[in-house]
Amino acid sequence: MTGSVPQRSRPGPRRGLTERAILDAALRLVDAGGAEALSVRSVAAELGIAPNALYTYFRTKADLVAALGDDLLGRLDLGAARTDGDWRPAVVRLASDLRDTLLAHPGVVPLLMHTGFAGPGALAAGEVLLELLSRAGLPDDDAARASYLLQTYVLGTVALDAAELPPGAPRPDDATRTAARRAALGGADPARLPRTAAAADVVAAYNGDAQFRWGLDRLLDGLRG
Amino acid sequence: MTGSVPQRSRPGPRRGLTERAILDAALRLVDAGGAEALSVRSVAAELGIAPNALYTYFRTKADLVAALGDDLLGRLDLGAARTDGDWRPAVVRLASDLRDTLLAHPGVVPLLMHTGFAGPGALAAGEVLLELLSRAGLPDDDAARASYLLQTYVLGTVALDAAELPPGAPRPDDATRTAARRAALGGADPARLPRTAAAADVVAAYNGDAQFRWGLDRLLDGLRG
DNA sequence: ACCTGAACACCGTTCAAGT
DNA sequence: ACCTGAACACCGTTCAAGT
Repeated sequence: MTGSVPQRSRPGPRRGLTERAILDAALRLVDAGGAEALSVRSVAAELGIAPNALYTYFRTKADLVAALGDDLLGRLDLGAARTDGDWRPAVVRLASDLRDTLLAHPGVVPLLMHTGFAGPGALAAGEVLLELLSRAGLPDDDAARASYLLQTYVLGTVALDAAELPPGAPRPDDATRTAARRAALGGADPARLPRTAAAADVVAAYNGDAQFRWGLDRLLDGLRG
Repeated sequence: MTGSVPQRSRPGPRRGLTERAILDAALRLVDAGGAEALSVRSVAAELGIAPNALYTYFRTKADLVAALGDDLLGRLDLGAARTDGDWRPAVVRLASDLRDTLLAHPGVVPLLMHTGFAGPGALAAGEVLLELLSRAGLPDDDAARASYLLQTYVLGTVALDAAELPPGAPRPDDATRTAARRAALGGADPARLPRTAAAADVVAAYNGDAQFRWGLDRLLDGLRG
C-alpha cells in the first residue's frame, strides 16, 4: 500500500511562488484588462493556485495593490538623476521617467490613487527629489513644498491621462492619448462652451510629452529664486 | 373581493425617487464610509428600494459614479470667478473652491480618478478657466495648456491628500491632513532617507491650504509672460 | 510554513414578472 | 415607465484541514 511519493498532490508548499511572481502576475492582468481585471481570484488563477494561498504573502488585497504600485515606483533609475550635474535637467528627467513608468501601465494609476505613496519606492524617489531641489538652492522648507508640488503635477497629469484611456490598452502612445482627450472634450457644445470646443480642435497641443514638458518648465520657472 | 387600493404594495412606481435623491444617498454613503462603502446595493438600501431599481436611472454603477463626481464639480460658483476683475485672484479662487469642494468629500476623489472629467460640471469649470487665462493675455494654445496644468495641479494635490486620509472621515481639517501626511512619511528611515525624515518634522509646512497656495502661486508665476 | 476546499457575506447585472 | 423577486456569475476573506 505504500504508493509513490505524492509529487503532484494539492496542499503542500510550492517553490515557485514568491511575492515577485505574484506582483508580476498582477501587473500582467492589469495591463491586459485594466484595474478592474485585478482580483485576488484572478491573480490566483493566473498563477494556478487557490485564491486564499495569496494570503500567505499579502494580508489583504489592499496590501497587494499598494505593493504593486510601489513596485512600479521602485523601478525608477534614481542613480542617473542623483549623479547628473545640473539640478534642473535631473528633475526633468526624474519627473519624465516617473510619468513614463506609470503611463506604461495605466491600469495601475487609479489603483495608486487609492493607496497613497508611502512605500519604499515612493519614499526613495521623494528623497532624490529633495536632494535635487536642495542642490537648486532652495531652503529646506521650500524644497519640501516644491517636492510636493512636483509630485502632484506628475501624478495629476498621469491620472487625467489614465482616466481618459479605455481599459486594457497598455503602453498607449501620444496619438492614443490625444484621441482619448479629443473624445472626452468632443461632447462640448460650441454655443455654450466655445473655448472648450475650440480647445478640442487644438487638442494636439493639449497632450502628450510636449504638453507635459511645457507645464513642467512653467512650474520650474515659478520656482526660480 | 375588491380590496382597497394597494397603496403600500411592492412593484409600482414611486414618486419620491429621482436622480437627485439617488446621488444624495450615494454621497451620504461615501462621506460616511469612504469610496468602498458605495455599492449599488448599499445605495438601494439607503433609499429603501430594490437594488435593480437604480438601473432605471443609471445604466451602470460606473455611470452613477461619474454622475456623482460631476455633480460635485457642478456645485462650483463659476459666476463669481467670471465677474471678478483681475484674472489672477479669480483663478486662485476657482482653484481653491475646487479643492475645497473635493476635500469636503474625500471619498469621492478616488472615484473621480476612475471616471475622467468630461461631464457638464467639469466642462463648465474648464470653460471659465480658459476664459480667465485668455483674459490674462495668454494665446489660445497656451491658455489650453495652462488650463490643463492648473487642473492637474488641483487634482493631484487633492488626490494625494485624499489617498492618505483614513476612509470615512469627511471634511477633514488641516490638522487631520497634516497628521495623515506625517503618518505616511513617519516610516522613513533617517539613515537612508535623511531629507524625507527631516521633511516629516516640518510637515506642517508641507500641507494644508498654505502649501496649496504656495504651489499655486509658484505655478502662476511660471505662467507670467 | 505553505497550501487546499468549503463556506460566508457580499458584489453588479439581467430577466421575467407585476403595477 | 417604474419597480420587485429571483437568479447568475462573480467578489474578498476566514476557517479548518492537509502536507
